Amino acid sequence: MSTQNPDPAAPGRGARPLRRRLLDEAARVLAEEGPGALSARRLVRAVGASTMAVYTHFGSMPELVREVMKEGVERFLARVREVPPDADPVRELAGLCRAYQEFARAEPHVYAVLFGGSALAGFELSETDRSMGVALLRFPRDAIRRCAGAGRFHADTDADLLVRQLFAQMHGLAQLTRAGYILGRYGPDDVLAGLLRDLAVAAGDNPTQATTSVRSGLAG
Amino acid sequence: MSTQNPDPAAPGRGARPLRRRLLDEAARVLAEEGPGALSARRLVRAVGASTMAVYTHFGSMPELVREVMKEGVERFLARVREVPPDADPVRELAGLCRAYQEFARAEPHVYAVLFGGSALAGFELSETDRSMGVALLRFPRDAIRRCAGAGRFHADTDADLLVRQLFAQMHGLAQLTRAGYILGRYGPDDVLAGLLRDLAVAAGDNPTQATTSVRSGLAG
DNA sequence: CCCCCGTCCATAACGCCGTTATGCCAATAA
DNA sequence: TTATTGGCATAACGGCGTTATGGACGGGGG
Repeated sequence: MSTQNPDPAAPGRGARPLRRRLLDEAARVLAEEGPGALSARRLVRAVGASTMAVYTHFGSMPELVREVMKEGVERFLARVREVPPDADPVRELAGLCRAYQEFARAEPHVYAVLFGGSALAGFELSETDRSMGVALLRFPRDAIRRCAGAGRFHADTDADLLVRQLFAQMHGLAQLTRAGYILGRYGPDDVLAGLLRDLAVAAGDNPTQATTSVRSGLAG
Repeated sequence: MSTQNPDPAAPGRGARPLRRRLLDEAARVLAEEGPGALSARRLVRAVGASTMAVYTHFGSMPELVREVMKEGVERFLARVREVPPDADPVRELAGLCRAYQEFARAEPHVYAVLFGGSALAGFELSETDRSMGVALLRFPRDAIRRCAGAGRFHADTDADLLVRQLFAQMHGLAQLTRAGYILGRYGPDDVLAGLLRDLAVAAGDNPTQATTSVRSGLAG
């Protein structure tokens, strides 16, 4: 049934296939003008096609959005994977959180759809979409385990619980920052440093050491 | 085509004015079917009016949504105000957080518009809208100050920073819970208890005492 | 008294949206 | 060659927010 054309090489020269041009334009509009500007008619106008192009290649707008989100998750994963291993696991944990916040700030609309429950052109997260998001938690969870293994955190630290707490912290900070709620004397980076320091301290890390590791991991 | 009798159910004398009926219907639809179901045409159909009713009374759909949100904030504030003062300030802080999470679960769509950046019929938060949200932080901030005053938290605790950290935690947990991301071994209440316990411990509270106060404050 | 004006709102339209039935056309398979 | 199939344009449907127009009605001033 799936007629994935195995030969898109037919159009010579740089002619990207229509499907690709629609995806790229969708990502561009989403990034530059936000979810409100994303519509099937606008996309097809931009690539010089008719609305049928969307339905031939994707079936519906929500399915097109799903493809855009899939590529967004890959960029998120790539960012997280690029955080280098570190002899100081608390520092590495802070580096992961820094990558998280950076992605949320670089691609706020993609982030909002993935984790913020933002409805985009009728698209809603599926179970497998969510499981891909949860896969991201593997990295900080392992870092937390290494913190415990290195004696920085209590030996009986529950990494599965702690990583969920961390997830809530990172998501909350990202969303409130974008919504304009982190104002006044302390900015997002101050709150981020405070959250990480307190998480480490509550888990058993020495306060001075925690402060140092977090600060250096966030500066990384 | 439209009937001359706009509302067969309306008592002739003392009928709620059209403006009120539109607001109530909007709140009902938002609560029961979510933002996707909220439209001017649907509202006016439900109350037996024409689309002009929306524009006479509110000016635009976003303005109507703003009124709905204003009433939502009042319900949120009422909930938070009802948390009783407590001789144990850590317990009181947990009670405030419990009220926060309960509102977010009871009115998820209102909550999402207020704090989650969810765009609803073109409505976007204004600066004064945000400042009303920030006013909510007064309650936990004062509780934190009392924690420090009572010797539970370090005397030099920075309540302004800590309340922002708490805000991020509460918001993140509320949103991830609703998005279905808090799964597996630990549920939202476990994460909430962990977050509050760790916040207290990192602020200087005795771990055993913190666990007790938080648990009892959340059971409320 | 009447008229005049302002408020409220119904009608109908505009241009946007997602989606789909239809059918043409080109390339491929037989 | 002919038959089949996949890609896509055309044009339509119903729903959306919004607005120009004008009718109904009520209160205040002549």
